[in-house]
Amino acid sequence: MTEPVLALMGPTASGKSALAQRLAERFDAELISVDSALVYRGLSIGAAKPDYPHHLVHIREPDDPYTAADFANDAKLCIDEIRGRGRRPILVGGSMLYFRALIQGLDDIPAIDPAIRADIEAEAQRAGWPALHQQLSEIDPETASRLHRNHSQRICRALEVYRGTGTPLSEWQQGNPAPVSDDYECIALCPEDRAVLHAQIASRLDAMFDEGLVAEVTRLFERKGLHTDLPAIRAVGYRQVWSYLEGETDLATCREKVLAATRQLAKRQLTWLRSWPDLTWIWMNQAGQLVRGPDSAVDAPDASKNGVSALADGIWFGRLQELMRNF
RNA sequence: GCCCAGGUAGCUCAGUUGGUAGAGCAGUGGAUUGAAAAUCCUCGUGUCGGUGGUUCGAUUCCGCCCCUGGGCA
Repeated sequence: MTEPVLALMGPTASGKSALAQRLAERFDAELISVDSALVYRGLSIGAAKPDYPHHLVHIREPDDPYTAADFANDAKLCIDEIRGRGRRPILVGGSMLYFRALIQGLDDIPAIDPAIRADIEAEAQRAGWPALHQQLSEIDPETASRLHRNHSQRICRALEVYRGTGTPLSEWQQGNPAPVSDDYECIALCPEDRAVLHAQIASRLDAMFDEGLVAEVTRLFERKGLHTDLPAIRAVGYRQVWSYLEGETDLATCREKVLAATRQLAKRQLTWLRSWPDLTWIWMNQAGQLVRGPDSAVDAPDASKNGVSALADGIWFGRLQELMRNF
């Protein structure tokens, strides 16, 4: 029987990376990034690339889209390889669909010819998404009833699966998702107070601009073949700075847009986490103390350090070791 | 000091020919099966700058005061 894989989750800027590094050092583990932006080469500053080595970072060119299914496959291979070396895998990141694809599995739907999606998008351009939603309700009423008439991407996906395979999406989804071969111990890290998270997001964004975020995006902007329909260029920070480089906003406005987009990302990540099954929360309260779950306080952190360092260095370890008794 | 234009939601502004007001953005909650840092849905009471007056009733009209721009001195 193998020990569970530790999955460290949390919204952006919650301090996951600092904790992950300490865990890796302390438990002789290797880290696997669960991050839909860090997979792309050229996305470093704006994607908060950690200094410590992670698997599945910078594995694709930005014009070569990566998917949740790619991630699930790659992550499984990584986990096996790491174990083959006699070490422990730890997953760290905030791309919650990637976690879901790996942990809960995906139905075994074949790859769809990208030309089909292009056709559907052209149709939507002419007729509007509500018309395509109507079309979907004729071939797959079950999926259509779950989707709002404006939900472009998911209407598109449902239609392309039907056109590409001849079978409605809802029927594919009645199959058994790919069997899950590992146990996972899921832990979420987050400041208890939203305002604290927002402050962490803001100060990290300042650091990103200081470190040269605009120059980094400029390098992508000047490359041939990249455009705003690519997932890499749609990532938070990259999309807004790209728009600035096109002359659509001034730098101050751009910065505010990145800030807002980052907060919105964190909010969506928290929505996933609130309903995540079997999740252990580790919160930092306003006094900088660590709290497991809603109430139970853990030991006070080292007062000479800020929350993240304290979390990585002392107390948090005691708690995590307990959580990871199986390690 | 004088003249003009403004002061309405956290921000930018609309509006009420007098019956106490609504958009965008921000924020919030939610959804989430190969784009997911994506995409989509929900939620809008705020001394309508202050104060006196006219009025059944003033955020709206009138007076005075304060503040912010701009102009003239």
